[in-house]
Amino acid sequence: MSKEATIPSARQVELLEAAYQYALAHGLADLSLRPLASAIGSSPRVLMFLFGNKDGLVKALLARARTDELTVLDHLAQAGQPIGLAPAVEQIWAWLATEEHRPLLRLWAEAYTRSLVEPDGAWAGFARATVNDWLDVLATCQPQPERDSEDGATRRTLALAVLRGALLDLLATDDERRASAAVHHQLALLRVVLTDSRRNADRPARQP
Amino acid sequence: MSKEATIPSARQVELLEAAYQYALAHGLADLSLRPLASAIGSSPRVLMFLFGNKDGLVKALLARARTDELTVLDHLAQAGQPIGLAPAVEQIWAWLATEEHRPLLRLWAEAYTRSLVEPDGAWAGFARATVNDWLDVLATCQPQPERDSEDGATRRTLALAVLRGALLDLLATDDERRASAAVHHQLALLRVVLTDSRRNADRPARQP
DNA sequence: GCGCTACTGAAACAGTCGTGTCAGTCGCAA
DNA sequence: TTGCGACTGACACGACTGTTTCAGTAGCGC
Repeated sequence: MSKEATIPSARQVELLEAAYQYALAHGLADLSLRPLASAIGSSPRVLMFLFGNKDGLVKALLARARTDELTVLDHLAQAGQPIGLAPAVEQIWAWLATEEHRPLLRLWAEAYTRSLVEPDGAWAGFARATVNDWLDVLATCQPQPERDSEDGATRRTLALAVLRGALLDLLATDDERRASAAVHHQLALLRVVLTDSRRNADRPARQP
Repeated sequence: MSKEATIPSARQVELLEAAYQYALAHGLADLSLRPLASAIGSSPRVLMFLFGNKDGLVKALLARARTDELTVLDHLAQAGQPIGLAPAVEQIWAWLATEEHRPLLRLWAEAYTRSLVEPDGAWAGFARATVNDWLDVLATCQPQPERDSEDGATRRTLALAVLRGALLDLLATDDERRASAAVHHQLALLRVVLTDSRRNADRPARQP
């Protein structure tokens, strides 16, 4: 019987929640047990007892952040409804750009790059996991047959890239006007080629 | 006279270069003096003497990485030549996607997000600085009057977002095919709206 | 020779880290 | 009341951290 398979006790989820709030405020990079424990009214001894070791605690925190992110994504994109990629991007961006979500997104970015540099240990696979999480959600927003086509995969990869690139910019510069303008510029681009392809469907392209 | 204003000695640049190679391989997050020093054939004592303290060393390493990045960008985009945003993106992406540049880009990503979480200390302002670096280079690739227009700023912000979003994806999944396809899909998008706007210039749009 | 600057080795400082040990204190079921 | 499982406090261990102290050594202008 592995220790991770045991269901979390009430005290465990309580302390995890407190530790999560602390991590949102202070980051994960130089997280250490004693300051964390004293901040959330606990002790290193108790954290060790409940999470096994520090790695277990960090893993639990990352898992906590990931579920946060996933529930939000599922909600936003109205998962299962093929509303199309562009509306999904618009909704997701509106959520990303909200100021009160910055701590979570900073934490996410930190865990992401950390897992790139240090592929072993508690962070292992976090980056790859979130890429797949987001791509999956975006996929459910695409109508068939686009969803299963290779072109569809390229489209949602691009959509994800725009979202994350703009997010990185936003986190660094706090210039929401410019970042949002870029995202909406992309949405306008997509709209143009859509109407263009419809027009071309009505009338064959001019011969040069 | 501040210590940072002194020109670096020969020994200093030699050790900085060695430490830079070490950081590329091991990351900056849990860099510590003793392992680094022994790996590059030096001692903590000497590093302290040459760089003042650990913060000074890290700052020097970040500055070193930044100049690396900037010289590359200047080279690639043929700085000063208004070749247009799309060709610039294409060239920059070709460089980013090259496998041997991954260590540098991982280091860059690490420093970027770290400076978001911990805005003081050695990392201060690194993220904001690189955003501006890249935006400036992209700006010099834009022809006038696009460059100075607000729309131009939006366009290069979007270009940067696509590049960095795709880069994050690439670093996490190592799926160069998909990431490159996304970037080229965007370039195709831009090409379509260009020809579209040219066609519309010839012939007024249909009335609905 | 002297003095000066640049650099270096060995050892120790005080502090923090994750972790382990030993002893307890609760609440609750039998 | 007893017993048991969940949880906790106090403290110490060894390893590691950045940094400092003291004592040098090599090269070079004079």
